[in-house]
Amino acid sequence: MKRTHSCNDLNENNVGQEVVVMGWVQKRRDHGGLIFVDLRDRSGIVQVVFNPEQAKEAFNLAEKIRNEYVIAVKGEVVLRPEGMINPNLATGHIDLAAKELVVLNKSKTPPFYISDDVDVDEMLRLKYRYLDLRRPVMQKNIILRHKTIKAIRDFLDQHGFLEIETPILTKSTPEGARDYLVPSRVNPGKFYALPQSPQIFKQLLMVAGMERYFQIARCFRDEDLRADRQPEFTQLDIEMSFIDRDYILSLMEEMIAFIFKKVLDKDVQTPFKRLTYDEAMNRYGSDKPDLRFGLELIDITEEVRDSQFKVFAETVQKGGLIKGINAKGCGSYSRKDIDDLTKYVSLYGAKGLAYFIVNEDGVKSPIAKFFNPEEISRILEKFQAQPGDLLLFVADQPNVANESLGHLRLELAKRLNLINPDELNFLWVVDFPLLEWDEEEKRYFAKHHPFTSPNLDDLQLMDKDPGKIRAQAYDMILNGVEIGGGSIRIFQRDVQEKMFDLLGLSSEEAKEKFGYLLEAFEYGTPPHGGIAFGIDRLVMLMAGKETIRDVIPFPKTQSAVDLMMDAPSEVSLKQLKELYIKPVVQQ
RNA sequence: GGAGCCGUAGUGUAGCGGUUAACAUGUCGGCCUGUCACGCCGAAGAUCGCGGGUUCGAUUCCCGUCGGCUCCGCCA
Repeated sequence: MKRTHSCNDLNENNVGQEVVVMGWVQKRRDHGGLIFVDLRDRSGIVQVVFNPEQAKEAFNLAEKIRNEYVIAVKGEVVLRPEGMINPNLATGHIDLAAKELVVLNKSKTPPFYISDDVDVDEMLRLKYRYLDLRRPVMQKNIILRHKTIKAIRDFLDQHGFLEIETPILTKSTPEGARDYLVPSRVNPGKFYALPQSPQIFKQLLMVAGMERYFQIARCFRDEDLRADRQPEFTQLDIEMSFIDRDYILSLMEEMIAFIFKKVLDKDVQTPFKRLTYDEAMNRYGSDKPDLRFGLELIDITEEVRDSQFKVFAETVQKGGLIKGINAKGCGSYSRKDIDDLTKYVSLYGAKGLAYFIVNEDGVKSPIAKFFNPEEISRILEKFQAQPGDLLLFVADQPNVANESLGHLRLELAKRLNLINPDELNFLWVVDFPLLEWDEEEKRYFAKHHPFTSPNLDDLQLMDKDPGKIRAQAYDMILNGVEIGGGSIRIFQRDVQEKMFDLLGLSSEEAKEKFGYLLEAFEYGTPPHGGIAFGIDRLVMLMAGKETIRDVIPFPKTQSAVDLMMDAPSEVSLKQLKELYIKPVVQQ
């Protein structure tokens, strides 16, 4: 038997035709004298009818089949009798009247139902991932991922980009995430590193005159996992020569709009809003703010600078900020509600959460007595507070005040149901700082990466106040999720050396780790820049999912384990010996 | 490294210091010619994650441990 149609292909137009379909038994309904089988393939479901009067042999066989058996059915497409149409099925107007049945393979009863509406433990889904992936939702996610990548390839091809592969076995470099290391058998004691991103390769491709490059690149980072972080993940990696920041931003907006139109038939408005890093932090307490709702952070540092409330006044004196959020209409929150929120901000380092409950004749608050009427009225005015509102304050060093309130802002939006799940809110965050001071190591780290070009206007700060230098870096944010980030790169040896110097890399180290790059910069390197998108996150958002595991066919658990294969696993002593590796593990 | 939540028939849940450990669904057998969450009758199916403690008695309380999830730290 040869397959002639997919299940979902069949409709009224095929009535009278003899067809062959193949797939899995979704459901068998045995009426004794008549058997219905819902046959499922990738395309969908069609109902097969086995009637002993028309095909005795097929009917007898059909009595033996069970869920998830793989079968082939030859039969005639017939219209369903009057009143027997199933409106929930795309093929609900027709039946396939079976003439012949072949059982291609049997199946054990699966550990869970192959259906969208079963709520199974994810552990079990991951152990039997090949069954989980049979579920239509999962197939939809994988198809969505395919279509997204296809749209990307089409768009970039049309715009003169070359898809180029770069090595997976590469060199460990300082800075950044922990590397996955691969021992070299041929070079005892030496290790490759799996790429955290193809960053340097793509820059060298620019030196090589490729001008426009992209890659759907697997990247590896040995860090702890989250709902949106896997040890290996996929980036859309892009680099271009002879362009400036605004060119890239607008081309990437165009690409995103193209993808959403092609894949989801959704219109994305361009250009995207832009916020500077400072503005994002000050107004939203995040460098990836979700702008689908308001609840902006309000700064009342000046208003309370001289107040009698010691916690505020002292924080101001120590260079901190007093900021807050107006939780509109939450004046009825109980002590317990506020305690919960206090606990919540403490996760992010805030030492407390002060509050005003605003009512008709002023404010109710344990700290109200420390403020005179003018101070209170200035605060209320600043928050545009109305009776029934709840004002929540954090007093702390700027980063703690901003970030804790930034998280509180998200939490309140969830509680108040302020987020429209259908909205697509894109924005660019630009003008990131080039460097970040690390108190523990007492040195600067690159906020983006060491190859990011400083803003040319800030070059004179390199010696005076490096922390103030802005970078030509940018992140694309969708609904509060960072989906992409990039920068204009350094392309001159002296600037790059200066950057390494700021990062505390001696010139010997710089030479040992990045000598090839510095040397390459001396052979006519074009100005260039690029960006990388997190494909998993992008597809997750497009699919409306909350974890990238749902758009990755074979993901790992939070402890970086593949439950299906049981990887990682032990290896033989012989293998280790060949690699010149001696286990130093416990036991 | 840390915090929180979860773990009971195949699956999803309920339960409680002493139960025959319950319900739904699935599975198996029987009946059934228009179902599509088919229906009806019957049966089987549990190391209550694992180890220890408290107790006359622990699935239940306590401690530890393992596994899963969410988060902090970490993620240029």
